[in-house]
Amino acid sequence: MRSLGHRPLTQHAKHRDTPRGLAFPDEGPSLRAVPFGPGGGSRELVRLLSERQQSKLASLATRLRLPARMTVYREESIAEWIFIVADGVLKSFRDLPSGKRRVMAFLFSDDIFGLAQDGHYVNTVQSITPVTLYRLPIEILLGTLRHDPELQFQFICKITHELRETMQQKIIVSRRDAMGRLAMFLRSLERRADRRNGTSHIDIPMSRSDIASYLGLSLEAVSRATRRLEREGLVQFSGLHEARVLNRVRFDKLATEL
Amino acid sequence: MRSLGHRPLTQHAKHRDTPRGLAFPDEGPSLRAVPFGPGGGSRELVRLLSERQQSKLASLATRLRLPARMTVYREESIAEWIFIVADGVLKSFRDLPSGKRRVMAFLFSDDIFGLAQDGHYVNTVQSITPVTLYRLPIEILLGTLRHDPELQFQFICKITHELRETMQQKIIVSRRDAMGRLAMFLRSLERRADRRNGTSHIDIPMSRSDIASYLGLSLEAVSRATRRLEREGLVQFSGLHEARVLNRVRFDKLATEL
DNA sequence: CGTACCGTTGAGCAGGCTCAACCGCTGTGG
DNA sequence: CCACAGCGGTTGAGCCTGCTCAACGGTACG
Repeated sequence: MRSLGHRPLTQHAKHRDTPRGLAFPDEGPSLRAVPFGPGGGSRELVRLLSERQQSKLASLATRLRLPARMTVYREESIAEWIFIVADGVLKSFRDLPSGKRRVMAFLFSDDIFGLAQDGHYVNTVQSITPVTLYRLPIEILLGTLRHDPELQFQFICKITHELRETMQQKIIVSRRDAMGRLAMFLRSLERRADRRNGTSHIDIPMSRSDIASYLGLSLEAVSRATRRLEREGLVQFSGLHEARVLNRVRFDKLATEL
Repeated sequence: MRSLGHRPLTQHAKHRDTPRGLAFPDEGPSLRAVPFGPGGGSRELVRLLSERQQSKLASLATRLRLPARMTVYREESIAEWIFIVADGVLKSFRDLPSGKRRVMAFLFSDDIFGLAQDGHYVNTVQSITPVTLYRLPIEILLGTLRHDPELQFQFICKITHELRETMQQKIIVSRRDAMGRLAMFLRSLERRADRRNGTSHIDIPMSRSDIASYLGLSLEAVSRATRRLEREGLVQFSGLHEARVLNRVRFDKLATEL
């Protein structure tokens, strides 16, 4: 089933509809990553695309808006498009035979998704908040990349960045204690949003059970871990979707790869 | 410390020194991956590089031979080269503050490694068996890619493939039971070597403790899991470095993502 | 033949899972 | 307007499995 119809869905009221920190929301697709080369040890996310490259991609792309809880595509279906997130948050997951769900990644602004294997998507992708996406026809995009090595190079940077992130997640998941995993997860959310979010507020767009299946924990374990983080004074949670680090030292110590 | 000196080390006698299944060992660096596009649903590893591309890379590369247990480079050190494995097996790992070691990946023929972040390597890489590597100066390689989009595209395929593999490993690690993790790991080793290895023999070049830190288990848990796989008649182990699946149905059932 | 390294095996402990009940909010229908 | 059902999250009790610590065995090497 193609899932990109415009079935009007109740907007998920919890999440603000305002654009999140895109300085130039209408200038076309954007990618962000930590590049290969030396950048003064900053290890910060950098905008990869020049204006020319953005508008080149924009000329191939369709800009889409989707409400929360929409399926963008399903695992195993034929891959026809590659997507770039302009705004909002999505999850990429796989349902295992046992019925358990493994969230492979959360996708934010300037992330790319839809890279196929053997002509098929490998994961299912759903929006968590309302999102804005750029949708690019895969054949045309690949053709463009083959004729624009500089642009292609930025894609290599981005994909390599995702590879590193996924490895980092593997480290998170390999921890035993739920509290430590959650702390590392929160820190990764924090890093993502650091630029705009001057305060130490962490925005948590996804549900507890999404976090659980991302961290390879049970929903209950996530719940207990959040309570413990709060009880021990490391983190303060305001509602389900916001957190603030109270004791940075102890928090970092916990989140530092055990 | 640069670690590529030719310090003569005792060759690890356990591992045969013969080349492993490289049909054209002298034709230059080679990459293998499952490509994006439809390939008849085979999902098989494909040689990515044309002869021209291989010889182009060969002209940049230095061919190196290293004995087992050699460090190719260390975490955090300045990244000057990218490597392609011609033959042999290596591990890429990170040592955590607690002293625990996390093996991020095992590297086989036609794999690439050394992709830097911010000018520095992110993992340490050591040879497990004697290896043959192609070493390419990173600046020159990147420059070449920027002028050869077709070649660059093959690198995108390869890196994307690694990304998918790493996600798959994340699923493995997120399992709770040691036996299941081990079974999935053995199956991934099996898939790697399938082409040449007509029989169902699985070659296990790495040590138990390497497997443990790859799977996020204790060494003891791996040991017990191998014993149980054997006791229950799923897999037969001949020595430490070889296995054979006896009961394919039950083995696959166990290894199928629970 | 002793030493060292790696793997095996055992005992006890800790932490996460499962099952189950409960809470609070939301959206629905009478 | 209120009662109810549904969903997501919290909390509790008991079980299971992998971890830790520790001792032992087998093989390679000096």
